[in-house]
Amino acid sequence: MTCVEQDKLGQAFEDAFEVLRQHSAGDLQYSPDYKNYLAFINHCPHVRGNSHCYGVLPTEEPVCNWRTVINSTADFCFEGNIHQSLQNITENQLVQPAVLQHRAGKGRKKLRLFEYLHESLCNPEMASCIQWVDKPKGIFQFVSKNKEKLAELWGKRKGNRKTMTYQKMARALRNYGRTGEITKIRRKLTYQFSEAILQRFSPSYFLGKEIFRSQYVPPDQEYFSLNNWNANYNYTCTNYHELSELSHPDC
DNA sequence: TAGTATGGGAACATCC
DNA sequence: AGGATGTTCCCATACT
Repeated sequence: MTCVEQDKLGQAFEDAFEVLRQHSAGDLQYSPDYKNYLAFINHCPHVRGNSHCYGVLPTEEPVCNWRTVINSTADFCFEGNIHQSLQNITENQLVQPAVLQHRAGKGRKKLRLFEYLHESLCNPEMASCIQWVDKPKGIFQFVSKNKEKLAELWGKRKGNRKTMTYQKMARALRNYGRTGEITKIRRKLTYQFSEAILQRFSPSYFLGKEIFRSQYVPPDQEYFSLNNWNANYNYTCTNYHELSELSHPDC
């Protein structure tokens, strides 16, 4: 590999990790670029296994030594234009996150309320129903005017027989108090995720495992991935708009 | 005082 | 069958 090729490949790695970093920081929506870059990273066993790169996503600064990475990545098919080659990666070549395979299977677990709430908090479309008060601390608050809509969506999502109400949803939230997953704080309609839950939802937690899952994720382990988030996000948006148009045109 | 928010007991449902 | 995780109903209390 020539120096020019190394520089190009190095730039490609920089670009790939920049996209993944932006995703981990929540700056980008899930996109084909993200999938392609994920495939790109996954396509490089030396990169995946490089301990220098394991912490790249959650950190603010690039920590990879590209020369080191490139020198150990001679088996990667370099065609001159790495971005173009990325576009040629087909869907079935992408490494599907274990969570999707797991969830799609018979043994998948049900979506839990706290997952739904966190998902809604990450969804700008739901900002009229639920909002962060102090995101780093995991403190969030329901919007009084639209909290019932969020509850309705939750009930619809779960396929409940009856309409979910905020009161019933809050009852479920109070049960979280026993396990400590979510606690009520002394402020109107305000709750707080536990540290453990926040850690579970942190991008570094699932993104790291998504990329390096072959080495770090047991096949039966449940976690929340961007793919899953995106699927849920789309589902939520669809139902949210549907519900809004049908019964709550003001939301 | 009324409306809203909070809290919990208890029976029940569903899934794994 | 049994545990986990809600769901549903109901009532009491506190707050605005």
